[in-house]
Amino acid sequence: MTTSSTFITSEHEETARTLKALAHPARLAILNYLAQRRSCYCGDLTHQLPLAQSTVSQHLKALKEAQLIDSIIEGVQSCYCISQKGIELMQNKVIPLLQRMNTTVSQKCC
Amino acid sequence: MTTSSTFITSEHEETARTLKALAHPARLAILNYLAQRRSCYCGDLTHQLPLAQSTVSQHLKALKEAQLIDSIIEGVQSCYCISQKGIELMQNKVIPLLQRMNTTVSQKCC
DNA sequence: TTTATTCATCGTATTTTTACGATTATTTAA
DNA sequence: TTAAATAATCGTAAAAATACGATGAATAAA
Repeated sequence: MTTSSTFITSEHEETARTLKALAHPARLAILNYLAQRRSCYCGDLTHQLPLAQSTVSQHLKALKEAQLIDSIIEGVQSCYCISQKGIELMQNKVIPLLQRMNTTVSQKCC
Repeated sequence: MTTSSTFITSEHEETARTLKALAHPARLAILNYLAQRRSCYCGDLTHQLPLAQSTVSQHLKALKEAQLIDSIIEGVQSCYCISQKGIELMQNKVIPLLQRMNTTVSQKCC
């Protein structure tokens, strides 16, 4: 684990945590699905994904811990959706940081 | 490893690979540093980061394999910079995918 | 030629991630 | 009350990521 320094800022630490939650094909697919239809049940995802139910549940937990999604229990099911906090994280933290790297510099060494 | 399906697309796979390369505080700090000063040597980074030289080299390798940076050898040193391909990946793949998740939906389950 | 510098690579230990089946808890249906 | 359905959690195995020191290769300096 890397402790933050003046070089590695807490912003880097926080954004890396969010990016880590995003950095898996299944979790991207889940978020993409949620973005298209507002909400869905865990079972819907298990049906779609080539993964066991417990694995899907684990991925949902990772997304939730990263504050990217919310959930509520509806009877025997769990309903998931993209969180407001998640949208804010993307818009205000992740995307701006990525944008800042795209310095269209003409003078490079390579 | 997850094989791509109709639900998990190759776009998800590819973007997840790029995000994985980004998802580490040290690598974000390196990219940030490169974005600010166009290029630098491995030794500069080793001097700044609270990590061993071999570890820094390993992180640079990860960024290079993800096509986010380029490098050339200058005498006894290695000069690194953000790659054009990296900028394109960010602008055309990663950021658009993240943007698409930010569907400001009013009707959610939670 | 010898020595020093710089960086990549190797080997390795530790931790984290990923995936699964089995089990448990909760709610609904019979 | 009993059974079925849904999803979380547990235990665990396998793979990947992270970090380090040691070593090696290449270049520059003495």
